[in-house]
Amino acid sequence: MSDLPLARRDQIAGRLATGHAVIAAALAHEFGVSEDAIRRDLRALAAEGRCRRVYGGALPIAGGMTPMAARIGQDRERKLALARTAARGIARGEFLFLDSGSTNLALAEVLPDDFDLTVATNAIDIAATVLHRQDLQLIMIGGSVHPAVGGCVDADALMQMQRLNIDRCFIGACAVSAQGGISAIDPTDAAFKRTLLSLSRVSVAMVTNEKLETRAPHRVAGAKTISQLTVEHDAPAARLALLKRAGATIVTAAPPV
Amino acid sequence: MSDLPLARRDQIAGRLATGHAVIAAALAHEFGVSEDAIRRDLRALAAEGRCRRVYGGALPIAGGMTPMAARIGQDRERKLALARTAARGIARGEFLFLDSGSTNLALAEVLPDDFDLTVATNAIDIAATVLHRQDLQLIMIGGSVHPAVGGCVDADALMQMQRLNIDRCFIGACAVSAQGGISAIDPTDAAFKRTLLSLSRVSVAMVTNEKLETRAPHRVAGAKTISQLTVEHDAPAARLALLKRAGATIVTAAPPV
DNA sequence: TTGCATCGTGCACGATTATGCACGTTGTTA
DNA sequence: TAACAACGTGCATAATCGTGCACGATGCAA
Repeated sequence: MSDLPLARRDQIAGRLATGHAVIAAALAHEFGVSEDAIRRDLRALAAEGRCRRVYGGALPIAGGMTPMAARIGQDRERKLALARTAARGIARGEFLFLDSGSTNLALAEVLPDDFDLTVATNAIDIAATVLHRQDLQLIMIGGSVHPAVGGCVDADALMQMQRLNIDRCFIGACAVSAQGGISAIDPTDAAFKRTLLSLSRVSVAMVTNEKLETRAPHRVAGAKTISQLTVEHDAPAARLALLKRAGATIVTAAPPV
Repeated sequence: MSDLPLARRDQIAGRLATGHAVIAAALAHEFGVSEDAIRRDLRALAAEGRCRRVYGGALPIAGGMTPMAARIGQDRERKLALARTAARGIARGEFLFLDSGSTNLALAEVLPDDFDLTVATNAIDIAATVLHRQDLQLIMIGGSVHPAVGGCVDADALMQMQRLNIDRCFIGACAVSAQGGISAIDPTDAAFKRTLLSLSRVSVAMVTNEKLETRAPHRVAGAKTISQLTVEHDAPAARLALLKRAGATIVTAAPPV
């Protein structure tokens, strides 16, 4: 085993990537360094969006198997505000596709009334929300359901999606950065998003602050290929500048009520 | 298992998000902390709007995530009792198909734990319920969603279903009678059910009392072609006799607790 | 080689956080 | 109403955190 600092950090990242929580004190003892060094590692990994920093250690970003429903409650108001702004661009009669993701679920709750919209989705939760609306037509993309994604992203789903003529898609972004563009944690999910983008006339990605300038393993598309990045009202200006320089089109949301 | 404080809070949140109520004293014992710590967790979660605080524990938030709990409605206990009996026939490792219908939704809630089951369905709300179980694999049948059915019953759905090798299907019956057999209100829904039956090794239909000896416009199959009709504990004996004479196999459920 | 900037580390310090216990209060049940 | 369980709050304790600073190692240029 090498004692290079970066090797240790990668090892911790690997453990987190497999869904295990890590404890700072245990890592310090295991690697023979002080807890300070470990804390710095964890802070750096958290800054890259590769884990969630908590008191005593760190948790994997996907929480092991945290069901999507658990993520919905978090920051609900902010996500709704983001979604309300993103929904403004929708025109009457459009064919929408809502990708998986808790922010897109928020969007499903605030889609405009009586716009004669058709909504397609591969996410179970989003379908369940859209189903309750009488004024929306719903198309479900089936397939084997990926538990961490909460929707269908396999080859079956890709094939069904090919037949759709999508006006506007809302991409669920796991991470967004100027260099890495849009990226996703799961490889099949990333492949699904790539296909979705290629089938859509207009693409929109809603980005919460904690996803800004973070990266995930699997690249989906460059920042400039997305028609519109919707960001929160208090998004850090420095990070937005980076994205703008990379060619991204950015829309800032109204603050939450 | 990690004993990180926030990990515990996440686990509680996940349990609430899956629709389960939690009891403070039980959680304290389970996680090995005092009830004070649990109460603080629940208070924090309630402050985030992720649960509702009640005397003794906390209840899941009644928002959109439990769409069908309402539709199961007043007969909830009776349907659950029916479902519990129907679930008894399920063997480990089976591939199940749950057709649309509120009684099948009740079944989704009481599927046995850790049986290594695979569940396919064309109903959105059933999928949403199954999704929250980590021990079940879920396959979603996609297509255009029929609003009245709450699931996919079109040609697309039929094609996707053809590929499945179903051990046991649970047919949602709109009406059951000795003469008319199983029948459905919607014609495409009926066609879907016919195909489903032809693909399944074993077929089960749960029949609530108000459906016994009633008829709907579109015939699905004769009573004798269903492997098992599960009826309520207090089903009228006269009507059961008629069905038995028509060749039906009938199983009577235990009374609700 | 010398000089200097950079980086990772460990330590010290004050600040923050989680917890359990004690106390008085509120809600539930008989 | 009485008895009891659950509740919220204040407080003490211990663990953890973030930051500033000093030290040694490495890399680069003169």
